[in-house]
Amino acid sequence: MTSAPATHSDLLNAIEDRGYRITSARRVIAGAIEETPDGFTAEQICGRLPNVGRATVYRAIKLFQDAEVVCKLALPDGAPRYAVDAGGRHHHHAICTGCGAVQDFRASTIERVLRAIETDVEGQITGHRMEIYVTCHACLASAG
Amino acid sequence: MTSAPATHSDLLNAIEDRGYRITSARRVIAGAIEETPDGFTAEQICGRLPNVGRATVYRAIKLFQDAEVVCKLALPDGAPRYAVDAGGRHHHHAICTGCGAVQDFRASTIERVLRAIETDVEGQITGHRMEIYVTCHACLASAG
DNA sequence: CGATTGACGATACCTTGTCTCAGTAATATG
DNA sequence: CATATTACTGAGACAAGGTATCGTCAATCG
Repeated sequence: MTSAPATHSDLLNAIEDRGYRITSARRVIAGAIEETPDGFTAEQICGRLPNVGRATVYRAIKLFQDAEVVCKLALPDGAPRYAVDAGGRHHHHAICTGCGAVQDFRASTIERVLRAIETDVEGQITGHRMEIYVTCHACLASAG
Repeated sequence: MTSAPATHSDLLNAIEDRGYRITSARRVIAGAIEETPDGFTAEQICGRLPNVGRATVYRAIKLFQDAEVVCKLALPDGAPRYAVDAGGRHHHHAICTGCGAVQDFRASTIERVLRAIETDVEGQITGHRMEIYVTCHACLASAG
């Protein structure tokens, strides 16, 4: 197989830009991630790629996180879930508790609120975490 | 020991009100929790109470959570941390990443923002999570 | 004072990750 | 292209946080 083009996915590009190697393991992991439309768990990816080591999957996901193309979020019970992050700009996520679908949204209002809160809070704000839990249209319909 | 008064702590009252028994294990766990001024971890409590089983500590903490007198939060790296929740009313937490101190605050602004966001988000909002990370005055001073 | 049922403690197990380490593949260099 | 370098890999051990099981024990009710 003489293959194949240097046409990497966004995920691969992101880590390549940061100086990491493009390997076959990373290729298939990126592929598997990109096939999940609505967020994924690490173990899902591991399960789907029995020929890739678990540690490698976790390592790759962490690279994608560092490169800000994947972002880790938490379900209401704290269970971790990952989602591909397109834009790059700071934003938050609305997660459907029914199906796990993740919806980005950038509410500038929130940033403004945070700035306002700064005066209510003792000390200096260094960061925040925010997730909104929803029941998406599809789940509303099917539960309906 | 003919003891002892029915004067329970708020934590104990909360679970008693929900029909759970007041036991000696729960008494000492509640006591240990109430001695932590600024949030605690489950393992901290376990460590401080070597005569109480780990499972029992976790079970008690979960009861307190269900009774809404203790609330579980997450540090920036996702590490779990618990804090006593006084009011009962819905509120959020500002957590000092230096010392773990937890500060409640009820920003009605945030609730208003959430209601506004409802229109931006596909589906029906069912809940949210929000944590603000700060460096508290004490940590600012000692770091400064 | 029993009887009943919830709670206990020990321990095994699960999940989500990380670390180690020997072997391997991707890149750089001659 | 051969080879040296270095990053990456996979297996598996380990860690943290938490839950399930199970035989025993003790709160509470009558």
